[in-house]
Amino acid sequence: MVPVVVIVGPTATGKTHVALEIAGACRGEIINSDALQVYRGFDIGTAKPSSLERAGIRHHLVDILDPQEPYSAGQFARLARQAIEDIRSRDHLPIIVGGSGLYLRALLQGISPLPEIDPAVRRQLREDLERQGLERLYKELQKVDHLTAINLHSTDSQRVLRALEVLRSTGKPLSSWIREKPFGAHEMVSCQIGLTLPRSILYDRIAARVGAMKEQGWLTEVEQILASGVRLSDPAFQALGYRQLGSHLRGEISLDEALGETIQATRRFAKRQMTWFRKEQDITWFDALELRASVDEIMAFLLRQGYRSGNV
RNA sequence: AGGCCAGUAGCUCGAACUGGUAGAGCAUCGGUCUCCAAAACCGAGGGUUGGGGGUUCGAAUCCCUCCUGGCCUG
Repeated sequence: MVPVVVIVGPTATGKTHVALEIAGACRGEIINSDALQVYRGFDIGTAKPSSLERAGIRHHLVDILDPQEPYSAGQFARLARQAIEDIRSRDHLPIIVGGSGLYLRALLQGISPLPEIDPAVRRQLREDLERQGLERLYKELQKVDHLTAINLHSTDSQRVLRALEVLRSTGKPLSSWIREKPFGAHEMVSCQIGLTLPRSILYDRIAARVGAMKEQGWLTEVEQILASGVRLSDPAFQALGYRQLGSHLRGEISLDEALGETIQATRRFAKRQMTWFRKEQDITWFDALELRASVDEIMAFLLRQGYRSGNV
């Protein structure tokens, strides 16, 4: 049994800070379970821990991809398992930190062992979507993978495309892949810590943080990214705010508009995260209003769970 | 001071001509989630139509009056 600590919660609650504290106190190493902090160059807007903060503590799955490279829950799960073993071999404590519920579920509960999708298939499907429309693709799905289709909304472009790409790429419908035993879901025991804030305070904090990102030179960062040839359609540009700032740099919207939209999008994101984590059973929640006090509480809690410094 | 225009959901706006009992987007809230998830979706609540009075079977709509904002004239 491999014990790991997991820190979850909506964005802007202080997960990074808490993780660093715990890592410092318990000889921990941090595994990032966030979908966008993996991209090099996307630093300020993804709230990546600074190099100073990362100095004494080993970080995994940060800055591992170029902005053009795709990333996925399955890939995360594989890489995170490797990282956990690596950390264990040094007798350190793995601390998984991030706000993506699906990624964590893939790691902790496993996910069906689907092969990688051929990028050409994915490209073709996008074309089909543009040329034929979603309705047509959904009808196709009803024919070839009825089981998946009935569980999907015909308007859910992302999942309709996913189901079709799996079938076209593997020759087997998604629904039968899902019947396969998930990999992972294994010899891991996790202590899951959730950070939470009252909604209105969380929203204030999001606005303040976006403001702070601007002060830290976010706009320059985006400028450099674009100058280096990264395109707005590349995967890393899914990170909140980058498209908005890019749009401002092209003169389409004002800076205030770009930041306002970013704050709004971040709120929506935080709300979705809360919806996801709320129903997860194994999370122990801590109020993140006073982070210092929260850290003390969390530390005491971990001790009671049998986690101690240098002995996990 | 006089004239004109406007006031409808938290915000931006619809509801024609010819009165028929107020809708949409965004926001907010709730939810879904097997690999692009910082994504992609689904649903819900919310209005004494600026106040008051009148006409009418019936008023956001017509009339009177008051309030507020804007523009024009002096």
